[in-house]
Amino acid sequence: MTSQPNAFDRHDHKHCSAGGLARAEAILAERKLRLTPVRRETLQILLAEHRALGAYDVLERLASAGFGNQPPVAYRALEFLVEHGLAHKVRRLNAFAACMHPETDHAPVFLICRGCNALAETPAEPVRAALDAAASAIGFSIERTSIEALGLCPTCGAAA
Amino acid sequence: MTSQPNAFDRHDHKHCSAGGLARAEAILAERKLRLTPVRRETLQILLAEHRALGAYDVLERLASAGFGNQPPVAYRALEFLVEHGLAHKVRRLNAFAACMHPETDHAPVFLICRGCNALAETPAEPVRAALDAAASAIGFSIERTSIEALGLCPTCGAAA
DNA sequence: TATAAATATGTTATGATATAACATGTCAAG
DNA sequence: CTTGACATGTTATATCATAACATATTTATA
Repeated sequence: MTSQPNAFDRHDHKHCSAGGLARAEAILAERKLRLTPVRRETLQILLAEHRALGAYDVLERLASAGFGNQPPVAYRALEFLVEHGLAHKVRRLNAFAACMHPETDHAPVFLICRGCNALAETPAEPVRAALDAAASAIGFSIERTSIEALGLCPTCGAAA
Repeated sequence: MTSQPNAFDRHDHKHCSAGGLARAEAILAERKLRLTPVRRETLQILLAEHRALGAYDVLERLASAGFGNQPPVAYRALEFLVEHGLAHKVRRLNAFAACMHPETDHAPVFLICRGCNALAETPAEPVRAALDAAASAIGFSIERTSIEALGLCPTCGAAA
């Protein structure tokens, strides 16, 4: 397993943000899909934090940026990003987060810190393998997964 | 791994239901907690189906059974059952299901059939182990998990 | 380049899920 | 038989999400 930086490490967050946007553009261009202004702004809003934002938080920021201020504006942009793997819905939080590995990460595992609300996306393969094994043992075919853990990140754990 | 019956097998459902209630009584008695009439009724409502029910569905049934018909009636009973491991919240569905292995199953894995809405609880240990490994690799300590997969059960998969 | 089809955005209205706050009732220990 | 803890009921409201339709923009192509 490679040691990638994660949300709980100290790191230069501009890289996440700028890199994320560049990768999104590349991915969508290849699929001939459009990163329109609302969608781009929505992605930037999510990339700006290592945590999940509720749809109405996103909406507020979109409205401030001059876009519409009715719920479907946010939900549609978020749905588009999720559908194309650029963002994820965090079900435990009813909230959304930018995908940190959009090229590879189609079945994310989330670690949610209840201390600071930071959110890390962690390698999914071993977890997915175990889940696939359990499913196929009873003949169930998996299409989508949500795997989330709530707990304490290193910093908040040390503080407690 | 033992081969237990699961929600996708044909089986005598009375066993799930009666057994579940008996186990709940034993567990709560040991912890000196009270399975009051609303709580008992709520658990029976959930045990009566191998699928998740929304809080408002539960509420409707509770009201029919003579209990209050305001949301907190259902939410409080459900919260109690979840807190003590007798039921789980299925986050993908915003719904609740009786726990099928209340003595052992503190970190369930759910397989949700999108064809028939059946819900199976499957052994969590290997998945949990993989998740714990990923978490401890970055110093995160897990307190609660939700692990859910959406797909097709054997029957619905064959039909498709 | 004119135009039609597809896609995207905006708005209104409403539906679905969940909880805060407080009043009343029940139980079980001293 | 009273007191304190717990449980239930009710009102009101907060939070999350989508249906349906009008308008505008983009893209493909005649």
